Amino acid sequence: MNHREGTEWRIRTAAVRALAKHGYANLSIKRIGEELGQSSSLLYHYFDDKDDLLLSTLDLIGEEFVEQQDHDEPSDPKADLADLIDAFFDPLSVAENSSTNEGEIEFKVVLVHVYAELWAQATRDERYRTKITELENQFVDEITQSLKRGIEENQFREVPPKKTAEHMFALFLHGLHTKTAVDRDEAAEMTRTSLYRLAERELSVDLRNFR
Amino acid sequence: MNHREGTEWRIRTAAVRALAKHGYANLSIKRIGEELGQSSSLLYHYFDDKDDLLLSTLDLIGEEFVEQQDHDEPSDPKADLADLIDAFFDPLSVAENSSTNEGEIEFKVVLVHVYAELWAQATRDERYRTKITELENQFVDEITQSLKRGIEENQFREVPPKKTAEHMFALFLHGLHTKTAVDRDEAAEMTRTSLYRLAERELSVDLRNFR
Amino acid sequence: MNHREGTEWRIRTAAVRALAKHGYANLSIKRIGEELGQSSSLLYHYFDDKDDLLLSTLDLIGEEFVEQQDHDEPSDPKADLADLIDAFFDPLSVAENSSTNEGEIEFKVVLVHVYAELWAQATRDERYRTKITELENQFVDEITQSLKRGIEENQFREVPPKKTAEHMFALFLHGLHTKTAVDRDEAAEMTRTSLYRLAERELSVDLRNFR
Amino acid sequence: MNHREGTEWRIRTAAVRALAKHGYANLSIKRIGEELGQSSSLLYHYFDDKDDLLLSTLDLIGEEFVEQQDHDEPSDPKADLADLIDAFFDPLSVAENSSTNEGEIEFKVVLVHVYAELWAQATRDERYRTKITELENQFVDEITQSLKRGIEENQFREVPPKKTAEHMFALFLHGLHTKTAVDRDEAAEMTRTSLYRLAERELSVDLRNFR
DNA sequence: GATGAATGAGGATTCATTCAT
DNA sequence: CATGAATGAATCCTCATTCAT
Repeated sequence: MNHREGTEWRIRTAAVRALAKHGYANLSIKRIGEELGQSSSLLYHYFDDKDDLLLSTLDLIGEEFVEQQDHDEPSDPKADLADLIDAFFDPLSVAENSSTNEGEIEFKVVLVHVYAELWAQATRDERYRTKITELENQFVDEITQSLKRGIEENQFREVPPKKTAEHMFALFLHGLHTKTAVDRDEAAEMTRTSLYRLAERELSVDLRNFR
Repeated sequence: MNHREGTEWRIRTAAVRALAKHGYANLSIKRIGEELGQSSSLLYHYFDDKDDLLLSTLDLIGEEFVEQQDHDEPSDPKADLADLIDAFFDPLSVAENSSTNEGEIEFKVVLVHVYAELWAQATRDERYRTKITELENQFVDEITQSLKRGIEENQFREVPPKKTAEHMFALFLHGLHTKTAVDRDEAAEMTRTSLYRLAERELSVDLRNFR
Repeated sequence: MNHREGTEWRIRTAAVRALAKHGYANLSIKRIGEELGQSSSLLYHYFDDKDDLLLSTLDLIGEEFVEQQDHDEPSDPKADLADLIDAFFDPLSVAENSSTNEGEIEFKVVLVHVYAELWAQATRDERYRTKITELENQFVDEITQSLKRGIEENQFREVPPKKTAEHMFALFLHGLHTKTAVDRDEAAEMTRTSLYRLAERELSVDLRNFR
Repeated sequence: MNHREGTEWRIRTAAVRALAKHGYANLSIKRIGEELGQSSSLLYHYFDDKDDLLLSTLDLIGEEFVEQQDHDEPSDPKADLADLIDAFFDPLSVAENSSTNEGEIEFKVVLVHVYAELWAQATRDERYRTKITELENQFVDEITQSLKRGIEENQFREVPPKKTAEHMFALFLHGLHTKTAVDRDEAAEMTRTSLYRLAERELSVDLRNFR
């Protein structure tokens, strides 16, 4: 991916890290500059203003999480679902486990934090709302597709795919928020369990094997 | 309730409204003063600083939502569950319906926003985290109790009550966040549906009647 | 004049001095603070922003120059005209002469500078234009009234009063600008001469006596 | 004129346009670059700094207005005076009339604005003052010469030429400033009338015919 | 109990300018 | 010749907070 270089990209990732570190409410241009290791005025060469930069940061999430799934080759819907769950929860639990691809995974963790952070802004800022909505729709679609294929191939029980996808996404999101926001360390694991139980009951599928 | 008066209470509710209106990131002492209709320096007589005031704001939520449930008289677990769901979603949909107790309900809506707003701060501020966790535990306990009673009285199927309560709370929270943060108006309704479906499948109970 | 006290007035006069000292283009909030001898953030308690303050500064000129003329008692039109000319040029030549009322006159000098300074802003800023126009109309009216009375009392020849007043004002203004802006020290005196010559030719009046 | 080409000249004219558009107080190197359509750092190849460029801008005015008058062939003093008046006021009223030489005249209008703009700087900056003074002297001389010739040839009444020229220039300048700065559209026309009346009374000449 | 005056630190952003290419 | 990267100082303004009254 050749877009992963150049000053603009460096600024964007610095913003992501600063956002994860300080939170939206305490994020200042100066801190982004510190994270970048350069003058904070530099970023005005590449972005209109703070929000422009932060907004552009959300695109990274789409690129990293959603678009990474490629649909060229036919794949196992069960495996897809299990992968999706792992993709979501691995970065969250990486702090403790931390095995391979250090930088890579760490960056994903950070992105998840960014998502949680900017999501709160969607309440009052139209631009954030639009982008977040778009992102969530992408994600729900991803799940919906997997469910549909699984149903077609008779691997899953016949459930309303969109509704079920949204239910699953609700659990994902709650896991994310709980993990990042609240004093319950077992939260991620609990959410994963909720998802497995849901898959078992509603889809009659055991995803545990794919872990 | 005699704690619902006096300057301190007026400041607290002004803070709640200001928080709902501007969001944590854009909340300033000055704006709270404006919402209060008095000098912003007044609040330093009653609170140590901004965070002290904001933190105390979270207590209002506990008082309004959780404590309102009284357990003196034995009640129908089904009805309890249905009430809980309504209590949570009514304020969110009140903008359209708006029937009775104007001020009262409006204040609840606002409280829900405040919760969503401060919740994001829990990530980085110990004090917020503690208080939010406490609040969420209260709420999950509430649900857990209802479930336990329902199971004892053979009204619900035998499920792990704590886990199920947490699953339900996850849906609650997701509904809340989605409704306040994202461009999907049908979100609250969808979450309500998810909860009913969950009750049906897991508890073998139809809560729709109690609406 | 009891409005000549209080913090607001102190800020306004500090702005006037800073404006005279540095010019509009080089005037910063910081410099106003320095001139005031207090924190520059203080002025935001009294004015919306920099322009609000600067605009309010123009009112001082109206108060000092135009309103000082009182029309209660009947007066000699010739003397009025001579006074007007003196009022305008004295502050300009005070740097050299400087006799009485030190502070008073000095403040007038400064006000004249302010006028010249902000006048340039009228080109691009509606608000400045409105206020400057208003001020100039006031001044031209003042002259027009004197001329009318002089004509009625057969002291002046019968000339179109408004047009003549505007011609005189043009000379005033040019004198002011030349004196403040250009390297010709005799400018003010020259303009005064122009005015006397104009009065002689057009009004058939010798104002020199009244000096 | 071969100096009307090359990058240096393009930069200078861009500065002139930017100055007319934004005013000295709001003029930035960046905006000059935008007006130029090239990188703003380019101008550091041709000028020492911002002031150097702006100062050099004043030379354009001399070139355009004063030097355009050629004295090789003997000419009618009346016509000269009428031409001078037209040269000054045509660019100002061009917005409405706009007939020939579009670009040419437009550029003159802009130059007049620039003059008014930089003139204000003369108050505090020696370098501006020197250049402006020089320019004004040039202009007054121009008028003085015409008057002298007119007197010698018995076309004008015998008046002190220098003083009269300065009086006329005062009116010119006032017309310019009033037109550009204040809300009186009839200002230019009024000043023209003042000049005609002055010519009539003092020089016993009717310039109206030459229009 | 309540206010308005006052402040210093920090907010985002723009500035003129330099430099390597 | 021309540019884009980069920067530190300066811009206006808002912030939370203190204090005398």
